[in-house]
Amino acid sequence: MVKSNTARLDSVFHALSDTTRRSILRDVARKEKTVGEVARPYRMSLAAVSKHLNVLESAELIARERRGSFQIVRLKPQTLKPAEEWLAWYEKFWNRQLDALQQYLEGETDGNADNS
Amino acid sequence: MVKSNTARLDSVFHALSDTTRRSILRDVARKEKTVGEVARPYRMSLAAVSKHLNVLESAELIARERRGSFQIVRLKPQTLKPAEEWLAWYEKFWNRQLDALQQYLEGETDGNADNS
DNA sequence: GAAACATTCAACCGAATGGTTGACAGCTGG
DNA sequence: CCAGCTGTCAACCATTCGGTTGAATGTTTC
Repeated sequence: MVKSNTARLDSVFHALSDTTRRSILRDVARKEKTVGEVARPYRMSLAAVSKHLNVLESAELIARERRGSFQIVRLKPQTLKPAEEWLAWYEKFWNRQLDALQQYLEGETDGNADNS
Repeated sequence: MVKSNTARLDSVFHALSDTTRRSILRDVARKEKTVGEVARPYRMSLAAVSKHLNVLESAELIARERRGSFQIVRLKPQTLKPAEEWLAWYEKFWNRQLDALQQYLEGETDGNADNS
């Protein structure tokens, strides 16, 4: 299933909006783990973690792969790139805002440096 | 209401997980707008847009401010910074992925070498 | 092939989400 | 004051979400 960029951002940001899922990503970034290993730290059922993995997988943030009787979970970090690019676009705004604050604090109400 | 970093990331990523809301952020980044102006491009009721603004506001991504009988919507870009930092941490992983190792893991279809 | 283990599926639950409509509230101008 | 505009609130609806439990599906081992 090919997703549009928009749909992909929807699913990636949604996947990231849950603490448990962000934590799982951190865990598997460090090292590939089986589903059981991923689940162990969390105070919820294995089935619940499996659902979180479904969300992460359908956002293409992880991949599951059979290895013997286990299944290993692997990070697919490149999926995060578009999200990071989306956010990076706003960097100029928060920088600009810091500039504005700075100017305000310094009492610069008249001269505007960056025109012309 | 003071939010923990974790809760803030939850609410920011959740706010960003909807196309309409991301689009609204783009709109108000360019220029402050009234609620009505924000709503006009969208094929949904004003009340629906107002709800989206509630989500963005409680994530502290925008602020509403009364100006006469209108209400202007202003971007609060600095709220995005922690989210961008969270994502930036993964940059090393997607860079690393350009390495042969990951190519190998993605591309291999035959024998698995390490189970002697 | 049956036991034992790893993981998923299915059904269910309560709460939240994204939308609607209609009533209400705040401000401006005659 | 009230007419008209701007925006929100409240109630409602269908769908999704995050969790549970118990049954089912691999997979390995004996």
